[in-house]
Amino acid sequence: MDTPDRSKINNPLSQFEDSPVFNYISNLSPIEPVKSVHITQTFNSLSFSSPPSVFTSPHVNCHRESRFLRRHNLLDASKPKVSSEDINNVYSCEKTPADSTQPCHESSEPQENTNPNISTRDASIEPCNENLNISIELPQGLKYNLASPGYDPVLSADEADSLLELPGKPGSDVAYIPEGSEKDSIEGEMHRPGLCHNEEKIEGPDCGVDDLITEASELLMFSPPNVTDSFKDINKQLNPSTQLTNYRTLLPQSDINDGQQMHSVNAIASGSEHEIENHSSESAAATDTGQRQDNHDNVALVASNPNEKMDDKLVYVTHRGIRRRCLDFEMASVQRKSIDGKLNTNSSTKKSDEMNVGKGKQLLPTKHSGDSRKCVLPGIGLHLNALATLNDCKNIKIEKLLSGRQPNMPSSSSSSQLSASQEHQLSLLPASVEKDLEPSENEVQPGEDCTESLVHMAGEDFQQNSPKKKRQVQLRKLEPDGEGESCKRCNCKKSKCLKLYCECFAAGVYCIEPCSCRDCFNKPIHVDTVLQTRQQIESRNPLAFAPKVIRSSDSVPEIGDDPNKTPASARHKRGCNCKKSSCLKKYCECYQGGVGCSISCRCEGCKNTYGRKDGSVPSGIEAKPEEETEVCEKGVMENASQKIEAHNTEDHPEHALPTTPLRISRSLLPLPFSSKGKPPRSFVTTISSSGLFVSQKLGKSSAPRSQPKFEKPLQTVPDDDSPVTCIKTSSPNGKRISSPNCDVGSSPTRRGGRKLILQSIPSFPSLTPHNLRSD
DNA sequence: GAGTTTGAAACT
DNA sequence: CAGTTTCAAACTC
Repeated sequence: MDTPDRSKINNPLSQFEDSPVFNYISNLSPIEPVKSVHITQTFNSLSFSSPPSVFTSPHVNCHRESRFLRRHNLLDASKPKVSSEDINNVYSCEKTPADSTQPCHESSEPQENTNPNISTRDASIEPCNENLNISIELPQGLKYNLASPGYDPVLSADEADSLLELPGKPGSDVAYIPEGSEKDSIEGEMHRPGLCHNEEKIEGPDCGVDDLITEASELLMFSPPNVTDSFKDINKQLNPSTQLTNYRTLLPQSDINDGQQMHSVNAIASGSEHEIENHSSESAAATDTGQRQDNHDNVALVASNPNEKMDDKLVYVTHRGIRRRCLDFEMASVQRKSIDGKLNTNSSTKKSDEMNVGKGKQLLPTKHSGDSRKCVLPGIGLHLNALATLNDCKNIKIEKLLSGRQPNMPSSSSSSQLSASQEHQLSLLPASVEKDLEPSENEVQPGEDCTESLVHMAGEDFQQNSPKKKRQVQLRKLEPDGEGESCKRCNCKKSKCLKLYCECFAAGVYCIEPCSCRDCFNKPIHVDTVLQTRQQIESRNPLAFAPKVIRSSDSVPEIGDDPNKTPASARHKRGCNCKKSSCLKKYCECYQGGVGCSISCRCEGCKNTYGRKDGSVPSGIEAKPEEETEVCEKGVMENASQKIEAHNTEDHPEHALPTTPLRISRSLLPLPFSSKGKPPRSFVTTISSSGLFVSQKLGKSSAPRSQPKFEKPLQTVPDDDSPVTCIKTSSPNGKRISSPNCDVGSSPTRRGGRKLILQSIPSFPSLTPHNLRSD
């Protein structure tokens, strides 16, 4: 699909070299040397951190952390080994290798330049939030350029433009960015980790810019056809040092197209966990070659769909965790499934989904985004429940996995020895391992779920090796909320762990040793069976695997809800039906999920301490000054949010799903936001999910107005000001929703705008270089 | 650890 | 949609 583009790209590249851009690069090179050592690191970190943040702007923190983790690992291993020098050697840029960065420029000069320029501009102009916006926009353009074959040339033009503009700016700025981008692209995330940690945390705004840059750099890396060769070499060099060795090694070894390799690398670096998992899962069945092919396919997919790429990145940030979890199940199921109609949602979101799914799966193969998308949709987030809150953890885990599976692996037994299937499991493992290694970061709470789920996914073998099991168990115990569900272990005796009775199955995770189930079929070995069963269940109830509890933040943070707000704002998807427990015991799913009962509940004698069905707030938890807010919530929330939820859950259960990984991924756009800022996150997620699901579920429900509205807004959403929130507003709660998001502050509004932009991404294609050229 | 209670999931 | 059965978690002892 995309291959032709690459060829085109190559030409453009050559042109670029000749073009002013090239000159510009040459100019940059001198600058870099000055900053090279010290600056590069910082910038790199910034750049690295920023890219994710950009997409996830709202989530910035989380994403940053995740990347940070990832990169951090990478840094340790990769950086030292793969120095800029190596890169230079590999790339042997046409121009003087004054700095490592330069080489990169040569390979991907135009792109990088553009990125830096843009990023720098934006960064200088606008703080973090703005950076995010900028980053979003730019990245898209870059992505498109990269992704779309035709675009590349255009990109070059754009780049040239940007370069031209840049010149005016101080070389220092440019130099910074380029370096970071280069390193990102070349060394990949290696450098980021270390640098990012400090800088990211310290400098929020910069991060945004950096993110943009990094993304752009990534794109650039992909795009440059010439680079691929050098890249291969680089990969080889890096392999030893980098944790990504598996993928990288595969890439270099494989004769795959350069462009593809680049993508694969980027994906890896960026944390295309899906790919890994998918590969692992697939690899289990197929040989190494098969894996390679898969990788290629994935890459091809990415390349083919520029939009997707963008989505992917976004998705990565936000959804990584989810994807991974879902990987096994979803991957297979999704691919097999064909829920086209569902995907009608924004192309961007679809793309992202596709990317996630597609990458992971060979099934989807390069073919198209369309298919892959479809595939994605079908899969309902297995771990959605946990995911909503776990997003952060996910990110972290994912990043970790991506960045340093192997590095982390040490704790786990030799991963290299493991079979393909095992490898994919291992991929999962790292996350868990990481936790062990870095408990502080992940923290038991949300992250645990992810890890556990991941562990489950990883499979029995893995768990056995890791001591995590015990830990997981403990963690599960610790986790009171439904979020911990994914981590739970089952004790099924008759259901074979293939029914929702099984917590593991319901959570979308494989049973693991800790489970005391009998005749368990919920294991990697029985993937087919599991997938089929899942499909059946989903066919009956699309929301079956969706999170049961919708967190307030998820559902309707808008109101002013503080993130701290008690669960009252959250609601159970379908509501409970308790009769004897008075909703005061874990028998009650609402109570278990730490949320108050809602209108949708049919419970009797409800005494839910988190919030009663009638809206009254029990003394305990929620009774606070905020209670009013809650009361309001209950009053209003119930009316509005609950209605929304109810609609989502009941009418459009899918909407309720927001947390579901797939959905999220689908909604891609929102994810970024959702990732970190809780309020935005939940909000976003809900929206996105709703939108996504709406498409899925359209057939079923009367499709409440809200849903369609959401979708439309998302898709059509213009841009800046019409933030996602606005979209959401369409929902019954609309006002609140809109206001909160918008109100959230400049950042939120911007975010919303950004989000919208992202969502609107589909339009980006138009933005592609061509447009620029025309200009 | 065994038994009971409970309510969701599954079935009709 | 409602009623019943099945199931496994939550709970109690």
